[in-house]
Amino acid sequence: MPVTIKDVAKLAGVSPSTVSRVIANHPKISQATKTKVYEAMKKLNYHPNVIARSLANRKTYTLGLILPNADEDLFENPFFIQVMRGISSYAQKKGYYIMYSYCKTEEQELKTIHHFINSKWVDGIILTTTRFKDKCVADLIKINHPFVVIGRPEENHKKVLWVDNDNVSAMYHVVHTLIMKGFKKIGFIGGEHEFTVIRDRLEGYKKALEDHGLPYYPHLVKEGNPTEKQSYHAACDILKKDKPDAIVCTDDIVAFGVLNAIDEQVDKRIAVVGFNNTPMSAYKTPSLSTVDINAETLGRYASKLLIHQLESQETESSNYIVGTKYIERESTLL
Amino acid sequence: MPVTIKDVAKLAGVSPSTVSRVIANHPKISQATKTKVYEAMKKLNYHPNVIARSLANRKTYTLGLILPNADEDLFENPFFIQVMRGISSYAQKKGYYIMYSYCKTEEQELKTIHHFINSKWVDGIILTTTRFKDKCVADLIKINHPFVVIGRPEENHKKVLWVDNDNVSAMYHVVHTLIMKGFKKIGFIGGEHEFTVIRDRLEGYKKALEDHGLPYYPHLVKEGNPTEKQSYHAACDILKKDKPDAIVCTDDIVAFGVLNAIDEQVDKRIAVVGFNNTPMSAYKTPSLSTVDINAETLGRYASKLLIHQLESQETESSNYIVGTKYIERESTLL
DNA sequence: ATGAAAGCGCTAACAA
DNA sequence: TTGTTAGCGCTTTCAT
Repeated sequence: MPVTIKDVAKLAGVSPSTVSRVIANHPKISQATKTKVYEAMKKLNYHPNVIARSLANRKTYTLGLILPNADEDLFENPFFIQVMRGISSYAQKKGYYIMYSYCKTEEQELKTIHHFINSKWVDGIILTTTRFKDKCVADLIKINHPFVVIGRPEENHKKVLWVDNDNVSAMYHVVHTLIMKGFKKIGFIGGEHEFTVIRDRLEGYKKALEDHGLPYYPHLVKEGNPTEKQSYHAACDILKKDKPDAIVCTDDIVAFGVLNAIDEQVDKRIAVVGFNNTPMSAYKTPSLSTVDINAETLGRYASKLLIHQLESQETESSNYIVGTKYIERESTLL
Repeated sequence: MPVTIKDVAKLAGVSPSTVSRVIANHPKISQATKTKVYEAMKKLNYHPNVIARSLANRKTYTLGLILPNADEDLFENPFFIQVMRGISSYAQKKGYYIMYSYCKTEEQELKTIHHFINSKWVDGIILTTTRFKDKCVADLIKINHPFVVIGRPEENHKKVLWVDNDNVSAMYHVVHTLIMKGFKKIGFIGGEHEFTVIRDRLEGYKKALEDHGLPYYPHLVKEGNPTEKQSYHAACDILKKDKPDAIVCTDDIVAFGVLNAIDEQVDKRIAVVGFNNTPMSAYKTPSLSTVDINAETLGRYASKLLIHQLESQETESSNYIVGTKYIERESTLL
C-alpha cells in the first residue's frame, strides 16, 4: 500500500490540503505546520505521486522529443546525442523529464506528436530538425500547442520558438576563409534540399562567392542523401566534369565521402570542409576542417525556451542563435 | 474543454464504463455498442487521457532509462544512441514510451532511479551499464522493482533481467585470432576495472593467453579512464618498458589513443584491436580492427525482457546473450 | 492559516 | 452485456 498525502496528513494532524500546500510551497502556511508536515513526510518516507499531480494539475512536467531516424549514418551522428544531453541538462534542473520517440518518416512524426498531445502525455514538444515546409511545425501552430524547434522554421518566425545556428553566415565564413587562402573554384555538396539547414548553408556559400566576385557554377553544386556513399558519388560526378580546388560540405559524413572520391584522383590537392565537428573529423587522416555548431548548447536553449514559455515567464526573445566555430585542420592545408 | 469519456458515453447513449471497456477491448461487449462508441469517439475526436488512465491503472506504460554521462569522449560513443534506438523500437511497438535521464555519478543514478520509482513515473527501469558491485542493481533488487540491465550483473544472475554480449569469449576470440596469426606478446588496455564489461574482456584475454601457453605479463596490462588521452599515456607506459607486438583494447576510443602512441614509435609494427565498431573505427587510417557488439540488439532485447516481465508474460529466460563479430581491418594487418 | 469537499478522467468491482 | 458507484492521489475553490 503506497503512502499518500492522506497518511501524511493524519500523522501530522492536519488536512490533506494543508499537506498539498506545503508541498507546493504555498506562501500562507505557518512555519510550525510546515515543520510538522515535513517530519511526517520523512517518517513515512512519503513521495508525491506525479501521475496524480499531473491529473489534478493538467501538467505533466514532461517534454516530448521527436527524433528522426533517417539513415544509420546520419543517425550515429553525435549531433542528436549532444542535443539530447543539452535538452536534458536544462530540463532536469527545472524538474522536467524528457520522453523521446524515434520517427522514421514525417508521417510518423506527425502521428507521434498528435499522440503525445492528444493523450496529454507532454506539456510541450521539441523538434530536432526542420524541413522546408515542415508539416510538424504547421500542425503544431494550427493546434496551438507549445513547442520549440531546433532549426529555423521557414515561416512564422515570430510565432514560433526556435534555436539555430546562423548557418548562412557559418558557411559564408568557411567559404570566405577558403577564398582568402587562395582557393578559387569551390564546390558544394550537401544534404537534402528540403531541410532549412541545408538551404541556409547553400545560401551562405552563394553569398560568399558573390561577395568575392566569384562565379556560381551549378555543376559544382550537389544536394542529396547525406550518406557517405551518396556523397562519394556526388563528388565523383563533379570531378568527372571539372576540377574544383575545394569542396565544402554540409556535414562531416558528407565530407568523408568526398574525401574518398578525392583519394581516387591523380591530383589529390582539393581542400575539403565538413560541418558539425564530429569526433571522427579529428580522427580521420587527413584530419577534417569543420565547423563546430555547439549542438549541446542548441539543445539546452531549446528546452530553456520551451520551459520558459510553459511557465509563462518572460523571455528576451522567442529564439536563440547559437554561435559556430570554424576549426581548421589538415584537409584545408594543401 | 477537453472531450472526455463522459462526452463519448453521452453521445453514444451508453455509460462511461462501457466506453472504457470498448477502449480496453474488453471481450464481453456487443458489436453494436462497439460501433456506436467508435462512431461517437470519431465524431468528437476523442483521445484517452493517459494520465488519468495511469492513475486508475497504476501503470504508466513508461520505462525509465538511466544514461551515464561520463566523459565527453565516452559519451559521444554511438553505443548509447544505438542502444536507445533498440530500446525504443521494441517499446514503441508495445505501446511503451521511454523517459531518459543523464546521470553524472552513481549517486545521481541512484537518486534518479528512486525518484522515478517513488513518484510512480515509470513501470520499469533500464540500466545501460553495470559496475562490479552495482549499487543501482542492489537497490533495485532490494526494493523489488522491475528493471533490466545491459551488462551482466556480478551477483544475482538468476533474479535479475539482463542482456549482454559474451565479452569473455568475444575478447578470447580476438586474442586467439591474433595468436593464430603469429602475434606472441599481446598487451591489454582497458577502461575502469569497476565495470563488469572490462573485467570480462580482461578475463577473455587472460584465458586466451593461458590456453595457448603464453605468459601473462602484468606490465602489459593497463586499466583506467577510457579516454583517448589516458589510453595514449597507458600505451606510452607500456611501450617504455617493453615492446608488445599487439595491443587489444576494450573500446575503439582506447584503441585510438593507443594508435597515437604507436605512431610515435620508431617501429610502428604493433597490431591494435578496438571494441564496439564505432563509425570512426572504419574511418581511421589505418582502419581499426574491432568487435561489433550489436548495441541496437542489446537495447531491443533489454526492452523486450522488461516489458515481458511487466506484462507477466512467460519468457524463455531472464537474460539474453547477444552475439559479437570480430571485424578485421588494417590495424592488424602488418 | 487551515479544513471540507468537489473534481481531474479513467477503471473496476459489484449489481443488475 | 451493461450501468452504478467508488475510488486512483492530488489540487483547489470556498468556507471559516
